[in-house]
Amino acid sequence: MGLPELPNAEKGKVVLRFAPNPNGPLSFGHARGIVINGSYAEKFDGELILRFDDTDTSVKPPLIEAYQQIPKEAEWLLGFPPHRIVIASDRMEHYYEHAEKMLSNNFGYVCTCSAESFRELRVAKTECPCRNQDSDFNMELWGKMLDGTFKPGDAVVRVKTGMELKNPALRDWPALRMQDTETNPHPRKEIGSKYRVWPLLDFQSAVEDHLQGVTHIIRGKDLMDSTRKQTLLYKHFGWDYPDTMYWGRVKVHEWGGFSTSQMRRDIEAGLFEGWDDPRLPTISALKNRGITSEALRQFWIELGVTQKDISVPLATLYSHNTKQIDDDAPRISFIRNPVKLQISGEHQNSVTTSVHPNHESMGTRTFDVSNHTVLIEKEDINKPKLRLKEFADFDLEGNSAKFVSQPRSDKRPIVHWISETDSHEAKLIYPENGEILTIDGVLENHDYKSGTMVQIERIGYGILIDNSTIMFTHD
RNA sequence: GCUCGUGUGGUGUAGCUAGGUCCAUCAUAGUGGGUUUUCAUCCCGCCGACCCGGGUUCGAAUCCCGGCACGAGCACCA
Repeated sequence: MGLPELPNAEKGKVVLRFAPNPNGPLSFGHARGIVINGSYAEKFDGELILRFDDTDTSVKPPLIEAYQQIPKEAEWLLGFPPHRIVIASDRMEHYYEHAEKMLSNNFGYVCTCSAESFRELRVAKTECPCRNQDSDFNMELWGKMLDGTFKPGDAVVRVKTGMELKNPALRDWPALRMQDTETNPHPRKEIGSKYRVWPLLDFQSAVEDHLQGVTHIIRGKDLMDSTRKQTLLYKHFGWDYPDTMYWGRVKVHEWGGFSTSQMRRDIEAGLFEGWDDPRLPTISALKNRGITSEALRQFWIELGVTQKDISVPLATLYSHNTKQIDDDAPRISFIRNPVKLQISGEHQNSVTTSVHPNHESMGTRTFDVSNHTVLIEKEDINKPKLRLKEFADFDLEGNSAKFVSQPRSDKRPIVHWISETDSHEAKLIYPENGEILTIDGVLENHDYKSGTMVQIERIGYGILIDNSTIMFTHD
C-alpha cells in the first residue's frame, strides 16, 4: 500500500537525495520530492541528502534566506532532519577536478562555438571543429576559462557523447560554462565572485550523486533526458548510474501551476506579503494556514510515483488534514455578522457544553446567559423557531425570543450562538481568488494559544492567529 | 521537426512485468441514509472508468501493431 517497490533496495544501504534550487523557500510541489525520497530513506533505514543546486547566479539566483529555511521546512515535512546537507557551491573543486579528468582523458572538450552555431550543428548532427582538439590544447583553453581570458559566452566544456545520437538533447551536451560573477555575484558571501566557471545541472548533479554514493534517484520526468545524458557521462567515468524513478507533472485545480521564480517576482513587486502569504502555495503558507505535515505526507504518498501528469483538487489534501486535526481541535463558537437576541422566559442562567463532543477529557465551557442576551448569526434571525445549540428551544419575533423548552420539543433547526458576556469582537480571515477576505464577528472567549487548530462550529476548521483572529483552514 | 514519456470512473490510485480468480481495488468528490443538541467527526448505501481501431488467444485493462490525445526534453536554467 502506498509507495511502489524501490528496485534493488537493500536495507541500510539506500541513499536518496532531494535537490532543490534555493531560489526561494519550498513550495507545495517540492514537498513531493521531500516526502517521497524521505519516505524511502526512512523505510529502508537509509539516508536522505538535501542538496542545494545553487550553480546559477543570473537566471535563477539563489535566495540567501533559503539556505536556512529549506532545511527547517524539510525537517518539518519529514519529521526528521535530512541526514546530510550538501551545497553545490561549496563543492566547486570537485567539479573542476572531474572536468579536468574529462578533458585529459579526452571524453570532454572546450568548445568555443557560439550557442547559436552549436545549435545548428546539433540539428545537423555535425561535429564542431573543437571536438577533435587534443587534450593538451583543451587543458590550455580550460586554463583560459579559469583565468578569465575567456568571457562568459566564449567557451563551454562539453561532454563527448556523439553528434549522431538519435535524441538531439543528448548530443555533446554542455557540462560547464562561465558566468559573470562580478556583476552577478553568488549571494553566499563566502562564494561571491570567487568562481568564473560553473558546472551546469546535468554535470554537477551527476558528479555529486556519484561522490555522495546516491543509490536511487526519484525526480520529475522532465529530467528523463538528464538521466540519459548523465548515464553517458557515467560510462565515460566508468561509474554505474543509480536506479531511477520519475513522477509526472502536478497541477492543483485551485492554483494551476506554481513557479518559484514567478512567486519571487510577485513578492518583490509587493503583490504578496511574503513567502508565507496564505494565498501562496508555499510550505510556509500552508503550515501557517493549519495544514499539518502528516496530511502533506499522506497526500503525496497516496499519489505515489506515477509518470502521469495530474491535476488534483485541494479537497483531497483537506480531507487528510481533517483526519489529522479533528480529534484535537477544540470546538469554538464564532458568530459571523452577529445580531443580538433578547431571550425571555424560564430559561437557565448558564449553559455548559463540551469542548469536544467526542472527547470528554477535553473539558467543558460555560456561558452566562443571566443578562438574557445572546448573539446569533444574522442569517439565523429569520428562522421563526430555532434551537440554541446545547441550550433550549426558542420562538423568535424580531430580535426577541421566547423560551419554549430546554429539551428538544421538535425538529427546529439548531444554530450556534454565544452569550454577550462570554465573547469578544473578532475576525475570520480567508484567502480567496487571490485576495484575503475578512468576516467580522464575535468569538467565544478562550485562552488557547496562537497556532491552535480549532473547529469553528457550523463553519469549519481554522487556526488561531491571535486571541481575536482566526485564519480559516478548510471546511 | 527530432527524441522521450503517459493514457483506468468528476479527481487521484490499485491491477498491467509472468493474459483468465477483474461483471476491475481503494481514496476523494457527489448523492441518499444512520449516529450526533455543529453544515464537525464517525458509520452505512448509491453513483461512476479500462483513449480509439485492428490483431494474437478458448479468453486481454493486461501481449502485438496502427491511430489519436496530452505532457516533457532538444538552454552557456534548475
